Amino acid sequence: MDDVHHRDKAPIIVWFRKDLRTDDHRALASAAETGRPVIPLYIREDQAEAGPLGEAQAWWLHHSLTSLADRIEKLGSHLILRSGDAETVLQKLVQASGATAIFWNRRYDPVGIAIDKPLKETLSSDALEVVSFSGALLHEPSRVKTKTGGPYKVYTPFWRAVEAGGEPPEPVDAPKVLEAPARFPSSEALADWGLLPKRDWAADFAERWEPGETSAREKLEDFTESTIDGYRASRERTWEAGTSRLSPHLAMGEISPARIWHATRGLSKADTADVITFRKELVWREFAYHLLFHNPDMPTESLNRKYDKLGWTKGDKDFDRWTKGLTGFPIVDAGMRELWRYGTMHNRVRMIVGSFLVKDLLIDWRRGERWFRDTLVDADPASNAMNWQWVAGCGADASPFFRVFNPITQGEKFDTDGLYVREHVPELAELPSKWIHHPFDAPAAVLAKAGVKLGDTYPEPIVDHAKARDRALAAYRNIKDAA
DNA sequence: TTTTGAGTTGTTCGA
DNA sequence: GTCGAACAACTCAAA
Repeated sequence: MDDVHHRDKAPIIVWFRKDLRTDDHRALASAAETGRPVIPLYIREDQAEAGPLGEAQAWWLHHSLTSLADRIEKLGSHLILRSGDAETVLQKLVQASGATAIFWNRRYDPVGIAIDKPLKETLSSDALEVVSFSGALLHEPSRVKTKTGGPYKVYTPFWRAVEAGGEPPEPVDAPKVLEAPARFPSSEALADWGLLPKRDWAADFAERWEPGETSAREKLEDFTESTIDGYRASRERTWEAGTSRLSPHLAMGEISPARIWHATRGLSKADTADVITFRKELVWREFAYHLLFHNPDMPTESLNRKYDKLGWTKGDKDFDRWTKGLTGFPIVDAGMRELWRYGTMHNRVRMIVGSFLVKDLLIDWRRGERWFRDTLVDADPASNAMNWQWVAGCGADASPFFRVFNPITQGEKFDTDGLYVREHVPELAELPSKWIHHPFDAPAAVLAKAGVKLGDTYPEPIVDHAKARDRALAAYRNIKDAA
């Protein structure tokens, strides 16, 4: 066997990260196309995130990797698992396998960029080809620019620019088959990684979620076929499954945004308000990465620094009650308990609990951001940071300071009959709808009949909302004057 | 350079 | 019950 021939048949390592799919995976598709053996690899990196991977998402990752390994097996190859520092792992694997190329899809969070950029330089040589591909976003972040060449800070013009910029690239199908190398390098065992929680607090996650790209594609199909009809209104109804529920799949890269985008484009109803509203949501994710790309410290620093002077309270006790869903405001508690139990929260309720933490309790948005990162299965460094900054008023295109959500009004508006509260706060289930969002105002007889003892079976409210609102407005006015 | 119009998701108050 | 205005400027993006 001569050298050239040998090189032609040398394996390609395809390094999977938060792109745990075979569909629309350019690195994998390009590797498969060469006809050379493919070694699919996942590295449990020492530090690939801003902070450790949240526990809820660790649960998801475990199942997602299981699902990906299955798919790859069916294609004729075998997913290799390794842990450690990416460079060391890759160097070793190149040596052990005789691979002459490494392919991966780019990531756009600051920690990922800080790892990948120098890595590409270090690894690339005459003997080793390192190629990166797009696919995590609809468009490369550097592609969307204002007329003066800068990044956008306001969503609407960003959306218009995305619309005017033409369609994102068509997704590429999963390879039909992967060539196996003569010998697979050794793999660690997923079970040894300890991604599943020791205590089985995630038992209920499986009721709501099925990680993996097969499930993601099914969800997309169901959604575009039926749920999307009426989406503009139904996505606001907390008691209904009116949203796509694709976010955790997107967060782990089990489905690509381009796949979703083009699925909505291909519909006969592609230009209805419902479908456009949904595509806008997809572009919000894009906008979050655009912001993060241009403001790498967005997860930890207020984009508008003057908000650091706001004098956030530490509020440890309040924070603790917020995380446990024991604030005494039913819609807030329902949301926080949904989050704990299912690793998710209805989008509308995320705003309500966020506003409550930041404005009613005056607690630093970063604490909320961290809690969400640890408990959400769809935790995403870009979206999470952007949205917390939005609600706190310090971010891009932020919520105006005087916009303080009223947890009672919001409950009545978006959980009209209290079905959402009844599901997640069962001790209030027997209350009539009239009182379910403010049991503290209910007549004693009504509470007694529903078996509710305030301060006993369900907490008294931890703040007086009207007073808390005034306090927040004063604090926000203050920094305006200070600045 | 200056100007202009606009900006995810709300609430309260008074007529 | 319903409706419009006030809430507070400020900054962004494009012309």
